[in-house]
Amino acid sequence: MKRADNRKLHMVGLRDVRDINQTVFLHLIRERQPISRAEIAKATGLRAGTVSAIVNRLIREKLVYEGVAGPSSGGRPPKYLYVNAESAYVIAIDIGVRDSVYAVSDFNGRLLTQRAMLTKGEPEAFLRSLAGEIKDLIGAQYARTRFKAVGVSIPGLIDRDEGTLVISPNLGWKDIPVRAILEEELGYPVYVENDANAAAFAELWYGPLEEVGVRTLLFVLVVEGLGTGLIINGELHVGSRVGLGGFGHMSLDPNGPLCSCGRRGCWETLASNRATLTRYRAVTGTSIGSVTDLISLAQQGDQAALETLRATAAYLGEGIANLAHGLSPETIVIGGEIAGAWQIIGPLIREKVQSRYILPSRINLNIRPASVQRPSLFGAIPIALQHCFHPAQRFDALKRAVTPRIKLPAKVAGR
Amino acid sequence: MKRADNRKLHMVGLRDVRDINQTVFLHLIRERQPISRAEIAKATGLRAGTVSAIVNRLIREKLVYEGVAGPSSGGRPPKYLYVNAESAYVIAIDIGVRDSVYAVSDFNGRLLTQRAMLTKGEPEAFLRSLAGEIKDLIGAQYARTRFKAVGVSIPGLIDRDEGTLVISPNLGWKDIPVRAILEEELGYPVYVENDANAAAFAELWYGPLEEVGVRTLLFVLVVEGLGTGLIINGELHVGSRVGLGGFGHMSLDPNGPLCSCGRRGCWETLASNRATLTRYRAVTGTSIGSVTDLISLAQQGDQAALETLRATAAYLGEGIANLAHGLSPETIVIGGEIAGAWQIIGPLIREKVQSRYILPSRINLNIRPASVQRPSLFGAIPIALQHCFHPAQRFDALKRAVTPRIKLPAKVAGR
DNA sequence: GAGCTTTATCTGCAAGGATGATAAAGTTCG
DNA sequence: CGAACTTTATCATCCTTGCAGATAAAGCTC
Repeated sequence: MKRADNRKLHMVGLRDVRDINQTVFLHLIRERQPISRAEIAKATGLRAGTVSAIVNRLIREKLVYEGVAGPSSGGRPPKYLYVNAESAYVIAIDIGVRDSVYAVSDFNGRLLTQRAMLTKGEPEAFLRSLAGEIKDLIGAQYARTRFKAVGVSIPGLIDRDEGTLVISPNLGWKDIPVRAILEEELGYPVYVENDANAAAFAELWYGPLEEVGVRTLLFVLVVEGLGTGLIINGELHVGSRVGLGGFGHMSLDPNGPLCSCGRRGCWETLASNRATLTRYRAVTGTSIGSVTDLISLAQQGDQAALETLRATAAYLGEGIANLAHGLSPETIVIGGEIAGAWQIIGPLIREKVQSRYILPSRINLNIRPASVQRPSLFGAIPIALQHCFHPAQRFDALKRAVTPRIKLPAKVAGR
Repeated sequence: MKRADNRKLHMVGLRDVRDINQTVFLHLIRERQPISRAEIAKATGLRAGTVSAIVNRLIREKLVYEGVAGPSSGGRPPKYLYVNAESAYVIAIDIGVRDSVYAVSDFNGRLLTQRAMLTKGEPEAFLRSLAGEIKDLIGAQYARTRFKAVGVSIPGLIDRDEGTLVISPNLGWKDIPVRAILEEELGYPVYVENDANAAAFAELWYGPLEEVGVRTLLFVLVVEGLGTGLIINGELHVGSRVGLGGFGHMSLDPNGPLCSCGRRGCWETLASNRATLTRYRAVTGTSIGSVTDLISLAQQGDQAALETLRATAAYLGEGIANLAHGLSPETIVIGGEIAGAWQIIGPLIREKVQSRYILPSRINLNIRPASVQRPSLFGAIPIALQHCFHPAQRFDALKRAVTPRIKLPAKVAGR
């Protein structure tokens, strides 16, 4: 059925050149605004005339506007360019096990409004009430605003093409047509993504400037469960259409605790918030509400709390060591409440990873806590925004077209 | 030091359009030769005139030639096009722990000559004697041939930029400037790659035609050690410059056997050929030379051998289950001698993976043995050939240029 | 204020693919 | 046999892209 002959190849044309360069410009301007045409020319290597042409096209399309003139550096002063933040707005939704957050972001990816509500009730009813709140917010504050898209991040297995949540053990949801529901309610295109993936995306867009060149990043999101998001070559790794569960169910110990997936010793059963709190309760006999509370206790000198966090850090380190060696990312980011205890867990995680690495000296692995407070929410913004730009998809088409294939001769020469 | 301002952006121009389309054509012709201009037009969606222009350019550059006219399908008969196999030759070298193989391949990626020699002696001396044999072969059979590149696949950690083998525990080599040595001896550009990565590449290029659309593939190479190669989006995942060790040192059991890396229960200590043979010896008290021999024994009804293979299959399945869930590749390929026992190990591996997967029904995961006998050798061919085509690199440049970045506001709104 | 630098624009050019007409070489069928 | 139709490949023309070099605008320096 999947015949080679039926595959449509996507070729490249002048329009692609224009679109790609235009998008590069847009991102460049957004990244370094304010910026002058001359600076763009220097950064891109394009001729000044070409730069003007492209910039003026962007201005004509109202994606960019010309601000005041900047200070002269010994010659004609530059005219500063800015991304027109009002040219596109998106809605970001982060559905968590306890609470869900929705937010409005402008074209610059900046959060304008952010509100939370408890996650409760039947999935569909909850989503509709969430949409209702969003519609209220829009009516009250953004009546004249045109939204381009909605980005949703959810803990669980996502069918990206359909925009449905296939299953989420932690939410207790199954087969929820998230996109269908929200598109019906809101009337904007909805893009659904796994929370850890969104979080990884957030680091890519909002992460520290020193990491501008980073192309490969692993995000470890520690919440009720434990998820991982993987950025490879500056792109979210999504694997096959359905199925990217992340490394939460990587088994680290065949004799470990039983996991909801039926196996033993999954990473999630050892290092998630639930595992951490359970472990604390097992040791002390007292229940505690959240990992944030546990961190407070540890910082106040509670030895049991401290040891519990240290144990979690060790398990995190174990799993990260496996992945660090296997994927060799440039950066590993840990997010979730536990990242608030970085002074405690950071060194332990690093130590674990270093002890496993064969060549710690030559490998430049950066391990750090997340740079935003709720990465899965911040990630939902680029999830929505990226769909305002087509070229990413076009790149994919190009790459697909170039994968070669060699027919093997009937007999293979033995050795 | 890594300032954003210093990053040179790579823009797109007319030349890129031409190069990319030309390369797409070349691959298309190679994949489906013989093919007519009209068929190319249908496959690409380009106009007949455009197709002619590009094809004639390729013919002028001697990369393609026009063969005899094909059979008419009711009108003017097509002129068949073929890739000029003689337009480029490459040398492939696969350095193994026991033996090493070198081969000559034409531009179609077809093996023309293949020879083996034992891997022994000091690394540098061995590489020079290997180069000497290759030079002899060239002198005898390919005196008039122009080679474009040399691809080398080695088990171990590679510094791709330098072309050096950083370390190979299994070979017992360390800090060997493979590229420098071979380029000095042979005079052609040398590209060095990890053996499992090369093997993954081999599946991408030589794999079954049904998998033409496959973009994500995991190769598990079981030799003395155990390595993994990962293809993501049709591209080899190489991670940071130095460091991709693969998942061989993923720990599956904190109480497992001690590994050379200092940890316990690494996948390699459980499922590699060495582990398998050690396990057989531990059970039976008798030593055996190779896994191939072990498979023969099992097929002859030796219960101990059969059980040994089954145990290895279970461990392979364990590791693969971890990775399948975390990376969600479309295809997982297992290579090495043990793949010869696919009837025995295949079902067991599948079972292990299925039992771990939360949703086996909806996930379309293809697990199969390697489609070539020595995948690391076959992989060395595309390693060399791919450098004859620039666009892959250019795509990378494009993507890098488009990665956006948002400056965070000073204060992040709490929730 | 002359000369220089920096910034932005303008005008013509080369090269890519798109388009539609045309030629070439068969098949089909009355 | 030959007119009509198909399939395949080419040609001349057009639009768009980025490129190049000249030119204009606006400030600094001495």
